[in-house]
Amino acid sequence: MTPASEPYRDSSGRALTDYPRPSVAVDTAVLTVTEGGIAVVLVESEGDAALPGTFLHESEALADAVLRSLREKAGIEGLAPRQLHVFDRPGRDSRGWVLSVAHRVVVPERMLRLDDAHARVTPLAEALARPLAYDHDEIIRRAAESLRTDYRDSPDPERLMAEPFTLRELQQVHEAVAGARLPRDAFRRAMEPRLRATGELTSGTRGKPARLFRMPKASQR
Amino acid sequence: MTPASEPYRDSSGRALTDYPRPSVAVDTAVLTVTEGGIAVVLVESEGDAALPGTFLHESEALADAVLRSLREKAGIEGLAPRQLHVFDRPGRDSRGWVLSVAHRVVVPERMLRLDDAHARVTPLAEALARPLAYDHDEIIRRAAESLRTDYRDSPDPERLMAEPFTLRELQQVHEAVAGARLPRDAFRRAMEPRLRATGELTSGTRGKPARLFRMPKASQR
DNA sequence: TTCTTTTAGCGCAGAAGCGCGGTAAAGGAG
DNA sequence: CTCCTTTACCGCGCTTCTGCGCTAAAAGAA
Repeated sequence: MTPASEPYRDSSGRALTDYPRPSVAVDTAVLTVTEGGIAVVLVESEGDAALPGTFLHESEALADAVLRSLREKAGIEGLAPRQLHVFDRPGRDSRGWVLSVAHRVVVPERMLRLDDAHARVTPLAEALARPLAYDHDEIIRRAAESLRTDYRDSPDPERLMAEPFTLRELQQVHEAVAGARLPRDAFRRAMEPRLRATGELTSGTRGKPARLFRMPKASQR
Repeated sequence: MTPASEPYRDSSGRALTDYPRPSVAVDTAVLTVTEGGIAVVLVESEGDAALPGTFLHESEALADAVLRSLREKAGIEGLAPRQLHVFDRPGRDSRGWVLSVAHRVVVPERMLRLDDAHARVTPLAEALARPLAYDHDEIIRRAAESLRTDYRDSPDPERLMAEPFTLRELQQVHEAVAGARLPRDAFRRAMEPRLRATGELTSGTRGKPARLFRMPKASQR
C-alpha cells in the first residue's frame, strides 16, 4: 500500500478523491425463523419502515459496517453477513448518489434481543405488505429466497436449532423456512445420512420417543 | 428527488459528500466458450494482466459503467452484465480506498472483435495460472462457476449458439462449459423438451442427418 | 455398386427415488 | 389397568430415471 505521504496520482496528476464518488451504504435483512415462518427485523423510522443500515465508514469492510449497524440499531452480535446485491438505480435515494450493498444475516429467534424499542421482528408476508423505504422489499425478497435455497438440501445450514434435536423438529424448521409442508419420508431420507445420531432418545413426550441428533463435527456438507 | 438547489443536510448540517466515500470500480469477466472450454478476456496492462474495468462515473448505473468499459477497452457492444460480488478488502488497491463490483458478461466467440491489441481471449486454466491484478482471479472463478451453474439444467441460456443447431452441437457447447463429458442420453432427455424442433434435418454431413432445433419463442424456461 | 464408417435416435432392463400403509412404543384418558 | 391417541420408523410396491445396446440413415471408400 502506498504510504499516506505519497498519495497516488493518475496521468493527469489527480488523486482518486478528485473524482466524484458515491456514498456507499449497507442495508441488512436480519432474518429469523419462527413457528409461523420466516420473519425479518424492521426498524420504524420517521417515514416507512426500513431495514437496519448505515453508511460505510472510512476504510471499513462491508461486513464490519453490517455488524456495526446491527450492534447499534438492534443489539445483535456475532454474525456472518452474506452479501446479496448492490442497488444502484440513480435517484433511488433522495438524499443524493447512494449505492446500497444489501446483506443477509440469519439469527436464531432465541438469540434476538432487540434492545431498541423501534426495531421489531415482522413476519415476512406482513413486512412485504407494508410500504418500505428504498429497495428494501426487493432486499427482503432476495434474502428470503437465498435462505430457502440454502435450506432446500442441507440440514439447518444456518444452525438455527439448539442441539440435540429430533428429525421432526428439524423438519418443522425446514417447513417454516420453505413456507410449505414437506414430504415426511423424503425429508428423513435426505437429512438423516447428513446428521450424527447421539444414540439418545427423547423422554417425557407423547408418542414413541424420537432419536436425538446433532450436526456432524466439521462441515455438515 | 431533492432538487440540486436544496441539497440534503443531515442532523449535523452536513451533506453526504462531507463524509468520506470510497471510489467505486467495476471489473468484468468477459467470458466466451471456445472448442476447448471457457475463455476470458484479459487486458495486458503495465503490471499483471487484468480484467477490463473502470471507475464509476457520476450518477452512472453499474451496468452502464460495465458496458462503457467494454466498449472502450475491447470494442464489445450490447450485453447484459450480471453482478457477481463486491470486493472490499481494505488495502486491496494500492491507489487508495477502492471498492470493486465484479460483473460477468458472456459473448459468443464469433461476436468477439477485439479491436484493442492488448486485450486477448485466454483459456480459463491459463488465465488462472497467471499472476492477475487485485482479486481478478477470484472474479474469474466466480464468473466461471456462475456460467457452469446456468448451463447445468437449461439449454444454452446465454444464447451462445447460432440457430438452428443439432442436439450434438448443443451438447458440445455444454461440455465445453462444464469442462467434462456429459452422458448423451440424459442430456438429450433433459434438453429436447425445452427446444423447438424445426422439422428440418442437417445435410452434407457424414452419418445420419440430425434434426435441427431452435430456442422456444419466449422464455426458454 | 457394395461395404464400411459415422452418427442419430429409440427400446429396454436395472437402479434409484417416492409415498403409502403397517407396526412399534410411549403417554394420557377413563 | 385398559384402551386410545400420538408419534417414530420401516417394508413394499410403484414410478421415474439412467445407461447400454440396437437399429436406422446417410456419406465415403473400394
